[in-house]
Amino acid sequence: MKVLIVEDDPLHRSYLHEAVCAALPECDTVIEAENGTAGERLARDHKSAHIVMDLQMASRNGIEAARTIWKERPETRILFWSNYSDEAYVRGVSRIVPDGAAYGYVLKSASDERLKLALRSIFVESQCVIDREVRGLQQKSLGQTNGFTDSEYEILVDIALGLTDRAIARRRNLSLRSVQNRLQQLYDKLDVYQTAGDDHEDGRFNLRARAVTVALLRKLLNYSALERAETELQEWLESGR
Amino acid sequence: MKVLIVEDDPLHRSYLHEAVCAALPECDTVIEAENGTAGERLARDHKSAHIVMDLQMASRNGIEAARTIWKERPETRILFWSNYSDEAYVRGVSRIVPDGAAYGYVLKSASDERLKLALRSIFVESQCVIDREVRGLQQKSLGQTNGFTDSEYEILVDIALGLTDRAIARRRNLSLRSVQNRLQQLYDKLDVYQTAGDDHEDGRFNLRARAVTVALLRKLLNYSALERAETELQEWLESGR
DNA sequence: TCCGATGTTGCGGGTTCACGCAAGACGCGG
DNA sequence: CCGCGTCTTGCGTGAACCCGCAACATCGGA
Repeated sequence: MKVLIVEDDPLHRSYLHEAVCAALPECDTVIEAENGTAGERLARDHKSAHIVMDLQMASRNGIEAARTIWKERPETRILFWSNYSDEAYVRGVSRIVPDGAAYGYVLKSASDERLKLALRSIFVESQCVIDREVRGLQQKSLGQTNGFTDSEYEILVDIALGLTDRAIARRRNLSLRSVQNRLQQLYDKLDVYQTAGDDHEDGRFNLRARAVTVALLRKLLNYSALERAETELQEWLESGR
Repeated sequence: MKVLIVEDDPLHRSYLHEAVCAALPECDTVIEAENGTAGERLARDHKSAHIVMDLQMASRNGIEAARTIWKERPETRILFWSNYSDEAYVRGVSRIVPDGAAYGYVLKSASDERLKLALRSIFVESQCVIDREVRGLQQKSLGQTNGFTDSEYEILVDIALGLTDRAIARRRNLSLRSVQNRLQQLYDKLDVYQTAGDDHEDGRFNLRARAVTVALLRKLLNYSALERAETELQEWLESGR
């Protein structure tokens, strides 16, 4: 068995290397990449079927890399190993995993034991292993309760990018008013109307901008999600008119 | 000599521990804290004069912790050890360092050698050591050229928080129009007017929201800066009315 | 002292936003 | 087939925003 490790922090990389060797005696080769771009290339060259992938890397982040890798070989098994369990990451990952693919999501704070178990489950048993904490988010967000619909999430991203109502309407093929409707839903769910509702009507927020920060603070959005959205936007601007 | 390490990643913590022992033979005690809160407490209990501090930690980040530590003992020497050189961090740090205090800023990507040198310079020689890359940012941002004034930065934070023009005016004791002036300066510098100026006048941006994302993408802002700003805002809302 | 550079404020108007109201459009179980 | 909920759309209003124009302050030199 061959395992590819994609991780930009050298410390974590060598830790992973050890963990992989310890957990998988049947593994005879370990390859390392220190960013997403190199990861993609090595995965292609070695036809890797087993990958441990960091999210958030400088040059090309784990989600991007995983997407192109899975596009070429949907049967590849990928274990995501991340510092955070931001909803933005979780959503990003579950958006790109191919049907029936085996993958895992383990937090860096997990114990050695947890990590080794996950490695074996995914790479040997082809089972999905999702950290409990992450799993919680998934349920909440994909199930309706208390979570955000895709359409709400979509419009959140759009205003975060700084698009105008009209621009969003064109991009999403909606009428101006529908866009504004969705915005209100969003404002509702994000609970942007606060200032605790008390006293002076003054000191209000700019709902649009406020929504974005609240989303950021709640980790519905994060840097890498913004980054991805931004490049998508640029593509749309150029091609789609 | 006693050294306090504040860092939430166990791997990095033990790496630092080793590095400190290797670089500073005169160091007889190393204490470790795994978040900002614990770091503050230990610094107080041990009257620590030498601290290595991670930025971005889950519970209470390095800047917060450093601020309260320096408030109690301005002569404390702190070496910041961070993954990133975001302008937001650099600005955050240089905003809180007391006059004449010795401090350092080293990136995690630096070599062992660099780190050890920095440790010795700061803790033994009381010299400031700032990573070259970080230094560049500092110059650019504190010197006028191409950088952002404090007032511009301030208003950037305010719109990022989602404050309305009027609210900003009250908070900063300015007239409505002045606020809008500063906003325009900001829009200018952030180059928000683009869409490359070409073709259709349509497809414009919401300048306010766009400014925030552009700032985020350029790392003028980041999560922890937002977080700090948000708590400051809440304080202001409660007390200052 | 006067002058120009920079920063603050008021006024006015064109645009975009936020949102209530109401008319359709679609889907779904009865 | 009808009724009901959810989603979409149009219209209209009041507020907030973007910004050009112009009158003061301020402050550091010449």
